[in-house]
Amino acid sequence: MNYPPRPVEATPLAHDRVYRHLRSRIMHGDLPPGQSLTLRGIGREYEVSMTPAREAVRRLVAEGALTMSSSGRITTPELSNERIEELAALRALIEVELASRALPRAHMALIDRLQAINGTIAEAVTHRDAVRYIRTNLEFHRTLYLRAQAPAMLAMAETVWLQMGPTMRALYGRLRRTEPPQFHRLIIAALKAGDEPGLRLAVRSDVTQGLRMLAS
Amino acid sequence: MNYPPRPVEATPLAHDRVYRHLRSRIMHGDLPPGQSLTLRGIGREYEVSMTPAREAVRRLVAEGALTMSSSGRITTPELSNERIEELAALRALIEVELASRALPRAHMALIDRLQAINGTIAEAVTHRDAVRYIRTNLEFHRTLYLRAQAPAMLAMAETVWLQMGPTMRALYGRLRRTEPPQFHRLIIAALKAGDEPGLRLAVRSDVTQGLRMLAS
DNA sequence: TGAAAGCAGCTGTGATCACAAAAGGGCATG
DNA sequence: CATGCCCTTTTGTGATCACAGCTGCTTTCA
Repeated sequence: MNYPPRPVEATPLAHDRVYRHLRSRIMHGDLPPGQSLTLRGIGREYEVSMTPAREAVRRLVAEGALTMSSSGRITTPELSNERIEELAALRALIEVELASRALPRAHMALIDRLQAINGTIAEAVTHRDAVRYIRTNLEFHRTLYLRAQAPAMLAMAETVWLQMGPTMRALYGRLRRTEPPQFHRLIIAALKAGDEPGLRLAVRSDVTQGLRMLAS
Repeated sequence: MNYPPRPVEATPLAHDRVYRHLRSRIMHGDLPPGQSLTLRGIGREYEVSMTPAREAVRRLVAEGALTMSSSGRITTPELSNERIEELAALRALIEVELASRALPRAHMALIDRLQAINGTIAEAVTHRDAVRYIRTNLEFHRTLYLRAQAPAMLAMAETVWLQMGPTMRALYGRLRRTEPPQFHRLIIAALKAGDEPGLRLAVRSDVTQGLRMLAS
């Protein structure tokens, strides 16, 4: 479990560096579903031997970010619709709780930052940049949830994001959209008003909207 | 992420065998919080080299079942009270949802099995057997949640159990109790009656009761 | 033209080793 | 008697290697 906010960690350890970089790429949709990876390939890319590559992969497999076939082949996961629905339900459960816990601590400075991030998301949308869209969208959520002061819950939410990463890329790539996320504005409005039921509904709507895309 | 129900898996792979056995010991409270482990020690115990031991440990660390210090020393986690509260809240969130999804599929055969398991729990309580108590208690919950047909959610719940394993042992070991869990009977009653609100309340009460022990 | 057989390359697994850093214990000193 | 220092042992890390199994392509035969 990765408990963010991580300490400063002056660890130039090879396996950790590989792990972090791969994790970021997967979470943000850099890799499509079903993409295959090899230990030697990863080692070559990061200029390390197989050992740290193996440890990084093992860790990512444990978090559901990568899949290993019975013969040990490594690929990014291809999620079934049932699995996607389940992960979205988990997002709704956990993130609604995180938002609710963040609400009493959300001051104006946080709301300003959220609005700024929302602006960046709008840019990504107009540029049809899926990776940047996913990255800034998650940054929006993470920024809010960090205020909840619940690292174990945030870690769980991030694990779900990680599992959905490659699929999100495929989904958003297929999407024709020109407007920034409407529910983010509802989230910000509810935060300003201190409206907890409204916040819960807005977060739930936002994290499950991908499902509607999928169904259509 | 470990998606139970696992396939038959005829994998005698060393690292997997070590992982599974260690995982079971940790989840069921075989190890106290703060217990230190070494790769060479694990390798000796399971008659393997350091490599599979390292992979198993890496996987368990990723799931929060073990902690690594900055220098790489391996111990079972010692949870702060805030972390325990958070994990209990996660259990409540996820397990209430799992129970709710299992309710429409819970037939009499399942309820009979749950009652049988409850009998075993009562035995463990009278014998003051903490490990057996934890094991059968989790078996009760897992048996119910398997009916929810939501492997990703169940995996999340198990990850939380895993993180709480050593602490649960310490808590229940400190507990003076002679009666079987009252909330399990409420869960069974709600299942029989098809009473969803009652089931949600009973599950929430059951998974957060450890907190009241902690506070007292 | 088609499928099946065989082969060469590649992939993950696990063992072993060298190495640096940390831990623990024993000793000497204040 | 307590405290700080040093040395020995133990620890995790990463590289390398042998090996078995799988993949995928080429070749061959019907």
